[in-house]
Amino acid sequence: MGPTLEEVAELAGVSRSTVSRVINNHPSVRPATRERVWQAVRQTGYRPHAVARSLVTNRTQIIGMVIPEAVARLFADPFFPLLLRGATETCNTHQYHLLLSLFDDPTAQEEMYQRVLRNGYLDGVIVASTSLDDPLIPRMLDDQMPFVLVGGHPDERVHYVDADNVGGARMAVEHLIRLGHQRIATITGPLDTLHGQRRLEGYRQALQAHHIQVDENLIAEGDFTEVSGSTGIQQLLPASPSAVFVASDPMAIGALKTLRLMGKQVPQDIALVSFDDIPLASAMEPPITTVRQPVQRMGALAVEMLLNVLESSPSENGSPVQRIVLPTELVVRTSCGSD
Amino acid sequence: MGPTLEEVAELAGVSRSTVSRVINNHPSVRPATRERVWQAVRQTGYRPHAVARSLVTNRTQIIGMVIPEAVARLFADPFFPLLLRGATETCNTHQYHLLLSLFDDPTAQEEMYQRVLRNGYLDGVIVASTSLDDPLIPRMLDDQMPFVLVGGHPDERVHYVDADNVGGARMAVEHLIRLGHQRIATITGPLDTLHGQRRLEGYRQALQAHHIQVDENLIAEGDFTEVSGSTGIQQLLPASPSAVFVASDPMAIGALKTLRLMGKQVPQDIALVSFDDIPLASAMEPPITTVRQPVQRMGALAVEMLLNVLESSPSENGSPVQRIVLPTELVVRTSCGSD
DNA sequence: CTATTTTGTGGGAGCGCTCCCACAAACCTC
DNA sequence: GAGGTTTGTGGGAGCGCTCCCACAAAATAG
Repeated sequence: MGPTLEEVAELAGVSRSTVSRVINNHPSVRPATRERVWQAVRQTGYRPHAVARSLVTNRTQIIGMVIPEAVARLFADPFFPLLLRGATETCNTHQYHLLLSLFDDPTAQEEMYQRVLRNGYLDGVIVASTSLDDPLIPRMLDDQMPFVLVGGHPDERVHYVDADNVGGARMAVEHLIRLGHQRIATITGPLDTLHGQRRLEGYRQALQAHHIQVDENLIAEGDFTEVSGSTGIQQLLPASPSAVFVASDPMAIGALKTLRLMGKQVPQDIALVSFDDIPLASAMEPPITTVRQPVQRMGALAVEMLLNVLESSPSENGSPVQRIVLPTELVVRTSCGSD
Repeated sequence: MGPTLEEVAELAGVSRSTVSRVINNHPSVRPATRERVWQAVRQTGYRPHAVARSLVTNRTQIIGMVIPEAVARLFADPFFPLLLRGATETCNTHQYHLLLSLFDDPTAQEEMYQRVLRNGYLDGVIVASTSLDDPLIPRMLDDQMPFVLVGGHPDERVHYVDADNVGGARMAVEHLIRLGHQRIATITGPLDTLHGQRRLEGYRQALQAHHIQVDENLIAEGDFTEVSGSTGIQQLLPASPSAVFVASDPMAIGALKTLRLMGKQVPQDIALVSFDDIPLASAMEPPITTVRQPVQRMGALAVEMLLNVLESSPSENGSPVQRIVLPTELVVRTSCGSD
């Protein structure tokens, strides 16, 4: 164990309190004393004991990052590392720490909740939740645990940062329309996730905005996996679409492979636009046109937002609900048969 | 704030101490009392306050995961998420928590060290360090901070878990030899990293074991990036190798693309074997034969090992140095022109 | 030059817990 | 049934810090 405040105080010939004041930049310390204390601090190599400090301040400077199964599984997808990267960067600049909780086993969720979230170690939490009815969220609201969601939520009390899934999907489909397509199919994400729903919504909006009838035969529900992209495209082909908007890159890859097997040319026989921009998307043959979301920025903003919430939280009633929806970007490659 | 020990004690009609004993499974509590206490605990929804507990036990149940720049940058490479996944799983089963420290800025390393590692929040640390002379390591040894390295280190005091880089590389090259190649080139990793060195060592060993002269003209130093794979292969081509062992998948991808541009066929004109098995490797045209390391298991074992070290650490002199080198696996695809 | 404010510093209390020692009650043993 | 041991329980101390209040010294005012 390192030296304590008291030892530093003795060396500097002052009291515990004064050293504490110096460490915490309290103004009311004479400059000479201040300097003497800093010297003693340097000499002893003193570091404040975070745990002891936390016990009295009730703040740990640690925020949790909770990533439930569904998200964590997408390992080919750098969503999770990018989110983490954005979050840690912001944490670093604000002298906060990030405690990571991945959990695979949804049955262990309650135990997890008790152990991780209610153990007093966390000042607040970032939740990367995809499922609409994640039981974690009402739980945290009830417990008054400050948290920010990455991904959008209907409950009006939750702070969140999200990508503009509707806008991104609409942009993708409008691109296809602009290229002259009229029979545009879609393979959706799971419709019990918000972004699954939203991307479908964007698809619908784009068609409606261009007075194209939405044909339910041109809609296949997937689950974001490669396999479901493959089955999805097979399901859609009889309706003979000239283009397809696929709601995630892994599904697009599945679809692409299946189309190749069936002897269909992309984009000649069927154009394809997707969503996510994972590295594989650009490496496929043909490279996939896709919608990119600013994942890293989302992580950074989520932390920023949480720190705001924590800031204003003591003043009862919490802060006003914060929500940010970030724009997405269409990355045009070859699979859409663009100009 | 939740209820305290004292409040639970009052409700159960016992003392603080007895409740503490029940919570911590001390044997010397009468079953009847024990039951009464548990009931009070349930009734109040009591949760022990981790911070307060830590202050006296000097244990936080938190371990740090330190990932310096070099590793974190490899985002196309799922090394980092897989490692994290393995580590968190083991943490979960042992009721430990994982605090993540990514740092990009090597200049901030010392500040980081002070802030994260010496703040008293961590019981121990997992370091995913690649660089041979990472200043972190002597620092931690000096400070007696318990840590386990992911990646191998020459200092005889460090515990580590590593993949068998030498064996993996040898296996890859021997596969090429078995296919009849004699002029086998290599693009190495940066030779100031241990695994860069080791993979080169494996290459050398394979050749020597088969009495093939090592030709320094067939060795190009890369830095694990795609670009360096591209320049590496250009540098090697004049020496007309019939096969090349590339020390990482990203470099292999760079080499592959360059070869394609130059009109060379893989594996007909030149066979290629690589190292890492990132998802892109299997998606390339042709799919890349590569050496896979058990990254997730490495993460899990590193935690396991650290917990062992923590266990035995109080008993002075620390535990005996623990080291595990895990075997790698050759994933044969098309780029080597295999059977 | 005394009365009042300001400024700087010290020390006590207490955050919620664990650990140790004290001690009462129950259990032996002969 | 007196002595000794065991078993279960209570309370004090203290982990290292922050925060508050008290108070001495310095600065200001009248």
